[in-house]
Amino acid sequence: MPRAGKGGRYHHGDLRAALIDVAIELIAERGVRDFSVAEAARRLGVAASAPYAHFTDRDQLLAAVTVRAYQALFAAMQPALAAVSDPADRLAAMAGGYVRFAATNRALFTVVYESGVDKTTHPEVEAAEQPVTQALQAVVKALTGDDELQSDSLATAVEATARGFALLLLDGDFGDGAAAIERAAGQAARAAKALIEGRHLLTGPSTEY
Amino acid sequence: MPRAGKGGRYHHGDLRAALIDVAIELIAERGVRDFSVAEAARRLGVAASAPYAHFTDRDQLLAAVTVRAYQALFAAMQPALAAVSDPADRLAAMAGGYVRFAATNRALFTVVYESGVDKTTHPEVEAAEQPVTQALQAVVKALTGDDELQSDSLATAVEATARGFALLLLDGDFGDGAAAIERAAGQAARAAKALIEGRHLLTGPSTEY
DNA sequence: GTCTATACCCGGATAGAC
DNA sequence: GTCTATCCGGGTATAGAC
Repeated sequence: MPRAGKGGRYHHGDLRAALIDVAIELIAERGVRDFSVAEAARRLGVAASAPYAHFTDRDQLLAAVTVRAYQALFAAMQPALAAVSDPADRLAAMAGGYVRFAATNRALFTVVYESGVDKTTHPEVEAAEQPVTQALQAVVKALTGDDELQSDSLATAVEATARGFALLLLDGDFGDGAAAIERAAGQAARAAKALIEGRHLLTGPSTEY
Repeated sequence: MPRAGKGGRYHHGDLRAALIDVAIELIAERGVRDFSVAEAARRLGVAASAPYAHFTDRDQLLAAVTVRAYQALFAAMQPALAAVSDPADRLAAMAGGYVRFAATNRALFTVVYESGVDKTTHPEVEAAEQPVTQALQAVVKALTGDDELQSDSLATAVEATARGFALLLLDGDFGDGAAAIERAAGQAARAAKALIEGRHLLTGPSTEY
């Protein structure tokens, strides 16, 4: 991955890919909101206009990053799924893996929820999301069988909980470092277990307050 | 709340308060990241520089909005707490109330997590957060007694879950309208119940995957 | 307290040369 | 495919008049 030219001016072999990489770097450092195409170009040592030969606008670049984010998230789930056979443990492992992913891929995690890209105008993004959604639903269905109401509510509850834990972790509520990540991931996994165990409570009528 | 002058140019009685109100409007419409002091001034019909007589910079204004957000969140919790006496129901009601708050006060909810204000440089924000945190801890403690490990893990799990449900709702995953809000709030409350019921699972050792 | 005016910086995006 | 040059718009913040 050459960054400096050998004496002269450097032309990238694959500026498109390099832009995605740098975008992820920048987003990790300053967040999606402060990410700019201009700064990405600057960091790569190319003209501010160069990126526009590969992406029509800032949104297209962010969409490309989001696609990669979903791919990476899906990939991050695989080890957990491969290592566990009990359905409840699998779902818990997914929750834990999700939290670890958020911590170790901050930029990719945040871009999913904060890129502001419209999925209808960027169908690639929706397509990339599919495998993740399907994996979750498959694991949940192994637990709840054909009870769609219950499988939906359990999937949603676990998703919500994992996302919440991930955000608390990123906010620093668990402290810093690898130990914090494991604390958060472990708690998320255990919370998932609790939700599974109490899943019959998820569909009942809720006393309204 | 006069907005248009009576023929001549209008001078506000309390531009500071008006700025906070308009900031909330703007954040609700376009999000924190696109909020600008300049636009707030424009909407109030004052000069772009006028706000700087009341807030030294954009961050100070956002901090003031965040303070109001915590106050409003705390206020929103009160009815739920007053109406219910059973500890588990109270905690579930808090989760539901939190989700309803997020939906009906989108700007205030998002500003809490996305304002980017540093609590250490803005102690007013931390002070405003206190009552909310304490209320949650008090309710949890009524359930878990003196087991600090369990009360911490339960409080965190419920907080994470409520926040996750709120975000899914704001993302449109529950649909639109009042029915969507009640679906999400109800599910969050029921998930809280499930976590309470399975709280012994929250502190155990987690099989690592 | 609010105004006008201004200096400054930055990002998005396009046109046309190489 | 990348460059240089350029236009446009917008926001932050300050100075000094009223």
